[in-house]
Amino acid sequence: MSTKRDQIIEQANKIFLAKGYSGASMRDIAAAVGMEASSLYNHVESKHDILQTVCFEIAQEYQAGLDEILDSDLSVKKKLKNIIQLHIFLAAKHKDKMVVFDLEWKHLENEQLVSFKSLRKAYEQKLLAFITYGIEQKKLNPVEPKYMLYTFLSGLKWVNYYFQQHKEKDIPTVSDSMITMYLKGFYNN
Amino acid sequence: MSTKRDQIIEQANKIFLAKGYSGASMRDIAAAVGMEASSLYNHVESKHDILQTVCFEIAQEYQAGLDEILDSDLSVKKKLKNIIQLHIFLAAKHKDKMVVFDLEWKHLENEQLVSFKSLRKAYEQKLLAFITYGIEQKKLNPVEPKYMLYTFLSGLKWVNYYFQQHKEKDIPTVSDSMITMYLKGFYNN
DNA sequence: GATACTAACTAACGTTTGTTATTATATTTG
DNA sequence: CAAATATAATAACAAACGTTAGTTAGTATC
Repeated sequence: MSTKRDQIIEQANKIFLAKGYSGASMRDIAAAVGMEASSLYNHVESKHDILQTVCFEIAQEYQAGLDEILDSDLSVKKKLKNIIQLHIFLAAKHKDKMVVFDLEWKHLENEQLVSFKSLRKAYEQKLLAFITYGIEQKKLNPVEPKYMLYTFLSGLKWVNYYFQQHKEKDIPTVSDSMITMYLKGFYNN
Repeated sequence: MSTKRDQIIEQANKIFLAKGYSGASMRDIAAAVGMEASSLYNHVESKHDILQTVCFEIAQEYQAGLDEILDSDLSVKKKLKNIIQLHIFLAAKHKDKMVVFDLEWKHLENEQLVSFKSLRKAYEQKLLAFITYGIEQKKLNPVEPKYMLYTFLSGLKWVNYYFQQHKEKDIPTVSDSMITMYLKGFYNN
């Protein structure tokens, strides 16, 4: 059973998604939930409160997922596969929330913005260390590690949008394709 | 020499970038240019006018660039390389504009929104046909063409952000790395 | 030197914004 | 059943929004 607060956050995300954080009004959100704007404040502290709840919930799940993979003693190849699958799994699980997490975090303010950025930075740093190690061990191709990090994360982002419209049954197909592309590239050498 | 209109559009883009389209006010833009909000209307029809100018300018350059490559009689491999370089070149050329183009187009309205979406769709369709052909010819690895399309385009997007902070001299290094990653993958098989 | 044009200003418009205070109505608890 | 709590609605707030109107100063044209 989902609380009213959950429903509000869910509807808010759909509207943030369509109109952007600033373009979405509390009245829009209230209408989607079926109440007046002022009544939202019985369940939610502020508009920022909604955004912040989503951003940090997702960030935390990413962190936990990555840590579990990197702390294991699997091979570089298997870790890479698991990280790809983590991103796809979270995209399918959170749908709309992922896009808000991805695009609207910049509307966080003050300590929350600082805190969010540093979580993000930490995530990238861990992944960068993994990539750098992989290259040193000659398991990964020798390109500038930062570029590989960015291309990797960037290339995975479309799944956040994909699972808004597609069912979870696509997860294995998407996973397999992504793993093939990342491991072997696009070109048939 | 850049006209006042160009200056307004340039500053507006920086603010769209930082605050999003809805979060950016005409007063913000005016302040960045050094005038009052109402004076902007001597050079610009509306806030939407600014957004639309950017979105369609960039869309047109993408289209022209892609057509030239696909209409040539180069090999699949060489075409792929050229498309990668096209995206990197445009990212370095347009900096802030690219991000607005990427994220804020959804705030276009009516016919402009419809028109923009169909340009975007056409671009993806051309690229999809190219990929499908490449797979048929066994030049590209056999994965679902749509997934390859999305991963390809998505993976290139980070360069839009990268060249906001980095100089154009990085273009060759970034290009080489991207080509290696797309052609050979990340893993050192 | 009068005329027209450009581009800036101040002031204001009607709306919409996030949010609060107050009040009414359910729902839960003692 | 009564008291207390949670949740809704109405009304209103000051601030900010995109945009228009009216005006003024500077520049170019004849």
